[in-house]
Amino acid sequence: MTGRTNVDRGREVRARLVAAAQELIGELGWNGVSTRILAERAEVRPGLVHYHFESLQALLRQAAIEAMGPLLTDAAQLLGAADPADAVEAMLADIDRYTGTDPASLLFIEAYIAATRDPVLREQMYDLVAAFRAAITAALVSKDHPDAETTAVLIMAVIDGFILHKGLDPQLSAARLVPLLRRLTETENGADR
Amino acid sequence: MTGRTNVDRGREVRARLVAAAQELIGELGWNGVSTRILAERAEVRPGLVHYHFESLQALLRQAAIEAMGPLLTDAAQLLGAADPADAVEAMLADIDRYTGTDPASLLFIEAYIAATRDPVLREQMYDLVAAFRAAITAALVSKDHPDAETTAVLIMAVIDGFILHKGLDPQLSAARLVPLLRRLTETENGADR
DNA sequence: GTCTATAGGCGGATAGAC
DNA sequence: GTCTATCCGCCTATAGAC
Repeated sequence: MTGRTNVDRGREVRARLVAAAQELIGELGWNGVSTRILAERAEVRPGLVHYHFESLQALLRQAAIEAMGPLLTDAAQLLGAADPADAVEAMLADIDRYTGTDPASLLFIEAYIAATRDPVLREQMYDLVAAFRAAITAALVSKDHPDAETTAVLIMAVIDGFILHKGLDPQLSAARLVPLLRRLTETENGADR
Repeated sequence: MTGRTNVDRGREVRARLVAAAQELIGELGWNGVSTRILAERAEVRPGLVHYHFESLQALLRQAAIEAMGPLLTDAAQLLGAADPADAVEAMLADIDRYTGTDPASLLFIEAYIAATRDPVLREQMYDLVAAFRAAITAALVSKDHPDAETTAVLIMAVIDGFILHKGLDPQLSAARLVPLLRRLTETENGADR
């Protein structure tokens, strides 16, 4: 009935630009993404970036948050459902499906660095990361882990640091780390102490 | 006796440019460093970048490698001298002296990402990182650690990943991680197994 | 609300002076 | 060997058309 409205076109342009940004941040780096390259990838005219978004920064911010949010939320749900140690193993297996040089992995790293220089992004990312850390911590607490929050901090550092190193050495396997992390996540059930 | 030669001036210009690059990579990001900004910080004329270095990339590469090399070599020596677990603790204490948003910390992260897009830098950094990993591995092997290399990989991921996270949350303390890493680095001397 | 044309500044690299 | 003036392309942002 109602055909393609003016507003619909605007909505699609925004969506295309956000999708293009999510690809390009990883491919070219946060500072390597320009309005022109963005527009070319999204197949829209260059000027549209500044009509639909307050600034290039604002578009990049939104693209990064919208890319990371769902991934972290999904992983947090996995932590609620499965045993924490198994969930960590699943996340590490997931990392091995990436090369460390792919746009998805690099988007995360780029966003961490960009947050360092953009207070607005920093706050938004902080919320995302804090929620994920809380999910890991809660999962460990439910298994009576004696040092849940610190272990959560370590797990997250391992994951992101490993992605960083994998970019340099694609042969690295995250699966190797599973036994070590299991020692830290599993509650001692009948060993020393 | 011999005064200030032409060659000396060239040498100093190169040194100033490298030092400026080491500051600016962390401050502005790898792609945020321009020949003009570099020249201004080094107090030389813009064109000199392209006389003394093959390209802007080449200068950034050299600056990054020359900054990281000595730091990693020093840390590796520490690993040879002290007990591995104590050396790891010392390195974590060192991290807490930085905020995660300082140029020195960010230089490392920026270099990792840049290596992803620059094969020459990737190879040079790979050598640096592989040597450091070998030093950790050797230190653990000398203490009869059963899983030295994988533990080395994990330690390095924790360190770099933690720096990444600290940029987002400067209140994070690396010292908290010491007990957990000690469990992984110390050889089981009389517990389970 | 949607979009385009253009301004005005900054970029890396080089040809050629000293 | 050391350095500078300059080319020309790319950049973000905006004024104004539809």
